Amino acid sequence: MFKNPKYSCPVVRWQRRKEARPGEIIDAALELFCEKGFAGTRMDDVARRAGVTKGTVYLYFKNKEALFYALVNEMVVPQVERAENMITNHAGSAASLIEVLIQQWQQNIIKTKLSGIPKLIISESGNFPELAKFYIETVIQRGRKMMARVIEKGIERGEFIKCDADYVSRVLLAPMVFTAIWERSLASLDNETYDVEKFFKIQLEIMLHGLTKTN
Amino acid sequence: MFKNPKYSCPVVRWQRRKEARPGEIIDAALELFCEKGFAGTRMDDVARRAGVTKGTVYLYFKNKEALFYALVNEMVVPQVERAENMITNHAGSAASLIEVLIQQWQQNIIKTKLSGIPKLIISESGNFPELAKFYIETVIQRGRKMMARVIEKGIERGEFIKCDADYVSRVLLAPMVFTAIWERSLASLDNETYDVEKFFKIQLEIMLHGLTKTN
Amino acid sequence: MFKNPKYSCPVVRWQRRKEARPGEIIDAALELFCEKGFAGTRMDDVARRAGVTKGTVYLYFKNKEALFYALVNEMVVPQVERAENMITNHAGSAASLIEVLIQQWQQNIIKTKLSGIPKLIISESGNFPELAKFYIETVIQRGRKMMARVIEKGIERGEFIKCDADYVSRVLLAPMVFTAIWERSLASLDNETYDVEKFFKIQLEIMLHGLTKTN
Amino acid sequence: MFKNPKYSCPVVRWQRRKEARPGEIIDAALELFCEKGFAGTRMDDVARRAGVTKGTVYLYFKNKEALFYALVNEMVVPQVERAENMITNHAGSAASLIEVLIQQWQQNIIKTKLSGIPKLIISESGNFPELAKFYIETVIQRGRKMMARVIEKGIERGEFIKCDADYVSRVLLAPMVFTAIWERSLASLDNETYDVEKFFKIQLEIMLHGLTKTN
DNA sequence: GATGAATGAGTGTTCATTCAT
DNA sequence: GATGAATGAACACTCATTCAT
Repeated sequence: MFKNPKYSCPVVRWQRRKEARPGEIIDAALELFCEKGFAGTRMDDVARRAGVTKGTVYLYFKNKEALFYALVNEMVVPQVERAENMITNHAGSAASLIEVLIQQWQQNIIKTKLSGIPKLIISESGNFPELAKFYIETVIQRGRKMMARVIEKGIERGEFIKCDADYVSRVLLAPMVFTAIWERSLASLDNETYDVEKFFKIQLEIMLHGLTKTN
Repeated sequence: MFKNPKYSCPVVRWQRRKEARPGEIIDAALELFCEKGFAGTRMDDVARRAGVTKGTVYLYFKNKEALFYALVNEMVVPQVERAENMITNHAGSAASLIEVLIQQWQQNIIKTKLSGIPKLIISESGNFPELAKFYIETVIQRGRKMMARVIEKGIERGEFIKCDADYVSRVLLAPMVFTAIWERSLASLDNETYDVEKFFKIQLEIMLHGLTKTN
Repeated sequence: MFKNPKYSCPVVRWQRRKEARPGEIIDAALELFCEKGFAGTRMDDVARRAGVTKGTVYLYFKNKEALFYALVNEMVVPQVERAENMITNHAGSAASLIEVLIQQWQQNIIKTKLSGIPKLIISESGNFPELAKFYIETVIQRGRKMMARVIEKGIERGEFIKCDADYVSRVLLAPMVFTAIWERSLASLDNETYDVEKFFKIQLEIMLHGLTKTN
Repeated sequence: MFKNPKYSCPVVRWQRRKEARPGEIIDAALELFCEKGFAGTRMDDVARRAGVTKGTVYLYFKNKEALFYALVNEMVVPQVERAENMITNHAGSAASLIEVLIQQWQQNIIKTKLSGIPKLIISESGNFPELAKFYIETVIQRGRKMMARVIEKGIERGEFIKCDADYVSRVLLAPMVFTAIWERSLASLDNETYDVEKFFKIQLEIMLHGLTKTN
């Protein structure tokens, strides 16, 4: 039944979507690279997940490596800028700013597919050192500087004890980044219950308590 | 590779074979898998770095996957046991025990090739979920429990404030594991100076200060 | 491509289409096929050199093969007819006719893009035997016959020694065709100076001297 | 019948023939490149004709291009040297030397698979100009010089009329090279009978007659 | 008619694995 | 036990061809 040719190929074979394609392909690539690694991901898979065929991917990206680079560029730069704006515009205590930063990290990174980026960069750093360097300079060092400035502000304002702002920022950021990595790798395989929000709440308490002057 | 789910948990996970050879091959594989990823590492490279030829690797390991499983098993189990012994035998404050644990972590994991394991497991978790589960149960959950017991002991002894020992252990462990991953991935590419010992010293100060009762 | 024998002699060999476009496309194809070979030439390149887009080429030619067939047909037939007319209308000695033929060959073949055809046919004879046969029958055999008739005329008129006109025509034609091939392949890569006109002048001298009766 | 496992896989699946392989592969490649062109030849075909699988070809040659280069090198250099030796050692008239050279050309080039080389180089000159240059310098220019020396010797000895030895050598060589190309391309498709030996006999007669002093 | 986005079959190359030596 | 030549399945990438616009 339904052999009527009109219905045997019901919709169009494909559609022209020049504008939307690159973004869809990048999304697919991020998911797959993060899941299976760069080498373990087949271009065919990227294409299929993006709803196109292999050839189409090559219309928009010169090769697999270029796709990887484009992905990191596209995904990473806007986030850094958003975070920097937030810090500049914040009025209030350093402690409250740290709290907001952690909340935003949960909201905009951990809960979105962006959390795949740190895991991906780390996993592929050995094969793509140049890209990793780009990420370090564009994201990590700038992130560290942002956090360090917040710490320094807290020290100046008398909120925090005197300390090495750079290292303290590293101590603050480590669990944040680690959580992103964890969520994209082992979280779903761990049978012990665990709540990200609670984790960050407790991290915040301990760290702020640890940094706060006890007079 | 590894699309077929039945390969993610092979029947015979690993086998120990004769004398020294397997150890040398495993060492070579750990380094290379960690550097280039599982898929990105060629059996030829493993063999060459181990000082044998490709065929020899197959004398000791059924295939690439078995080599990976053997590697994780071989490397991971002894460490967990050593750590558990240490905790059981420790006499002293909880704070001092945490300090010792962090020192040992630096000494025996971060500074050795063992620090490659966490990065490797995380990177390959998508392709080897069964192995990742094994690691979670054998290492991570047990590690978390150890650390939680120390926290609880500190609470009982009146050293620490009342808190959720499980989540606090996670907050304590996150920077430790993150550092292992960092050292095996981006550390060598980051031009900003950074001293691991100082990092752990400051982490310890903040965390212990954050956990300690202020009377 | 072209493994299946049924494609070596397609049903519809070529079709003429509208106005100027096909000519421009054929010109572009001749240059590129001759330069890079049939398989090495991309339809995209043909289109671009003809100043159109890829789709347009397919408006005028069913496929790449049809373009090749059309090209040979279009380029080859008029030349043969022109040469035959010239011979029929020539009044004078056989020697002078040979001289004119060589001059015309230089003028109308060697110096124009038509010299690409022999190289192209020879290069692709393995992949397009049917087309090669068409060329042999339409051009080569007729060319040989023309030249043989001239030789015979020379023998009859007492200009030339008795000889096998067919083979002598081959000996006369070989350097002519070779020169066309040479100019379209290695000439531009050879750093030794060389003048085509002088080559033909000397060829003519030797050959005519070799054919002329010494009384 | 014959389901006895002993007989189901009667001989060895493959044999180690490290020494013989490269030569066999080069032979297969020469035939196929010459027949179908470089781009039109599949590595799979080369392998099959050489009696191995594709992977084996890559054990001995880095890639398709390297195979092409190796082929030309291997095939071409020994021939040039042999020809030069012959000329140096020849005692006798220039005419007889030319006769011997043409005979050798028939014997060692035209009748063997070596005759494929000129056609191949010419066909691929557009895609491999560097290789073509190598061939021009190593084979063609040296060949031309050899022939020119013979002509000069003939002039000195009073056998030949005064002439430009370089151009005359070109006129002599053109039909020889053309015949090699012809035999490897259109000869088998031409239904007109034709005998290579007779062609060269007549070429020799005409040319020598054309060059010889008539006193 | 003309375009160029999209397709998908085809090919060069790699590499885990096998097995004759 | 050890080797490394040989295999063959897998995958990145290309390009002739189609067809929605």
